[in-house]
Amino acid sequence: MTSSARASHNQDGHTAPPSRPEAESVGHDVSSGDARAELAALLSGRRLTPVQRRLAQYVTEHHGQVAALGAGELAERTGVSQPSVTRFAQALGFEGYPGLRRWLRELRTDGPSTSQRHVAEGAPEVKRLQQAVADEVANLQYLEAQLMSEPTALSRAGTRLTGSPVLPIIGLRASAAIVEHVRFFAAKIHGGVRTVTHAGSMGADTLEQCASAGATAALVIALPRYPRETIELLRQARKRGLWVAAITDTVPGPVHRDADVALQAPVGDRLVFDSHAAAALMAGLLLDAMAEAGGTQAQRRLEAFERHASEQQAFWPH
Amino acid sequence: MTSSARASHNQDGHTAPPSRPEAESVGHDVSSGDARAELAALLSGRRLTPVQRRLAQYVTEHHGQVAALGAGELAERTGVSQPSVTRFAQALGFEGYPGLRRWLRELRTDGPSTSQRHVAEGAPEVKRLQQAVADEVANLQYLEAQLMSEPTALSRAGTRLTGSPVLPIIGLRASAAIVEHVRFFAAKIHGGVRTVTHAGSMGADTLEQCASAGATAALVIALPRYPRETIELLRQARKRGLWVAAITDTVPGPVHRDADVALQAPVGDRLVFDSHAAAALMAGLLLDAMAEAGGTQAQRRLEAFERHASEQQAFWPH
DNA sequence: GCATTCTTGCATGCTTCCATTCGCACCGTT
DNA sequence: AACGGTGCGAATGGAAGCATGCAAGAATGC
Repeated sequence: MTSSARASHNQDGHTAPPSRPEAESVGHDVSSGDARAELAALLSGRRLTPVQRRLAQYVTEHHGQVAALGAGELAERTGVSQPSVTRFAQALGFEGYPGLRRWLRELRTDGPSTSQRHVAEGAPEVKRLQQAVADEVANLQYLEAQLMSEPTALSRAGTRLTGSPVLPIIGLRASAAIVEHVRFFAAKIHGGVRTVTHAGSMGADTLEQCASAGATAALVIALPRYPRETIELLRQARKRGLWVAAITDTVPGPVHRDADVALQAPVGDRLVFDSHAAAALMAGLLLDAMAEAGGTQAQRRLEAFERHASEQQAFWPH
Repeated sequence: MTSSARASHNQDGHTAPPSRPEAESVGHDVSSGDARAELAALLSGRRLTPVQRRLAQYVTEHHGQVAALGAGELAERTGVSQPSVTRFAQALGFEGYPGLRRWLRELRTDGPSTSQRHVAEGAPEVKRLQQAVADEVANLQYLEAQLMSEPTALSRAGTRLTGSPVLPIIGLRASAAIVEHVRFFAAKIHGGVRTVTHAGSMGADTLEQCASAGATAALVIALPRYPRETIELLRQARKRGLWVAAITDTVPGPVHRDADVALQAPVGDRLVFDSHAAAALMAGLLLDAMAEAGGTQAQRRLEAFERHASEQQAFWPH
């Protein structure tokens, strides 16, 4: 039974084809994008448990590497048990984990070292969108560059913002969406979040109330095209002694001069409307820094929320 | 208890550095472009037998895949015996074949663009953030893959949504920020935008009113962790005959089954809170498709807004 | 509210894969 | 021509990896 076989093809039937209609050998090289689509097709419409979902997500995001991983290693990286990995593969229709591994290996017959080679193909319309995506990728990488050049900016902002008993978050018009995003998450680790998303005297009043209530810091979202009121609110905050962090685009402007820390998040401008992917990520990084600065207290608050949520069975399958 | 206590001379727990004198401690992590050079450096100046030379050639040409291959399979593909593969790995200075495999795996830590080189340099905290950024870059590239595999999904959604006289945009909790983003911009090219960001009867009522007012399509934002109400609203919309586009994350779930078009936007989960950069970009792409579908009418509306804005000098000059 | 089903991690037996030993073939040397 | 050396593949023992039974906990349905 030992391998007297140089069997060039698997006659053992291990590579059980998934429930897809045709399982022809897709030997020709597949771009990493198609691989993900293929993978998504395999997963779609399948009933998966929460742990399996986590695995599915990891596999879709790292399908190239997973092919080189053992079941135990994959389990370790995703924080699940090794049997769960086996069951995950079986749930996808494979005989076992090795079957999934082989399938992943065949998906990427050729290593996609660089992923920007298929831009030229496709319709011009698609190409325009692809360039927009490429722009946003560059914008995200600009954030990474900031992490290197100014590694303390985020943590400083996180500490200051978390330390403020009352925390006003200011952003008008298009920036209001980011404000809403930050508000939603920041409220889980900070009890005094206030938002200012409307200009005029109402916004100024809210800010004033925050300052009177003991606020020591504020966050300003100033993405283009921000109205004068944004700057006026920023200056009002400074005048009241608030330490101000700002998320703004790269163009040097009044925000850079007036804010204590300016976090740059370039906007994508290739589409009809501005795209705020980099700002969304920067907000996420800032929230992370705030949670970090909050320490155990923030942690406890967060856990309390999780408990509350699961008690209420508020979410889908989880 | 795992029997790891055994100090067999195999498992060094770390990638065994080749015995080359110049071999740096740990191959610092090399972007995949340097992988071949790194590999060549490892092979150069080493005395190899003919069979090993054949193996070396195959490994250099397919280093990406070899990391996913077992010793037996590599032997089969190169037409040599399995022990020769082991000896080859040992000749290169590794403890055995698994050592070579691990080394190859590290070579291509992860392909896409991000300069992983500096990651090892900085503090672990910075590294964590950089990986989060890298994740989001991968998520954005996943959008690009979708553009290729499903080039019509966006335009179909844009046409349907723009064509609806009244356009409800649904998204609860964390997704409400994306809803706000879309609402802000969509209002510039569409006169009937409504938003549903709160669960309960109020949301259902709003949706009902939209349907009664002639809505033919709806947009649902369903990023994790979405509550049951999101699905209920989605189904209510479908029940009323609305055509539903959804922006959701990659994991297959009820949204994929119930929506007419599911636009996948993976969320970044390396930070304390989810990051929605990909969803923000997908929203931008969708808005673009809507503007495209709106044609001259949308264009006129947009221009009218621009005129209005500049007349009022509402914005800071860029 | 309780029973039932489901999910997940732990422990364990089994399978696969890998390293080693041995024998044979080839080659250069005496 | 004989011999020592070397390279290679076949066979085997051992180790790592993988799959399955089992129990605890959670979710769900009645």
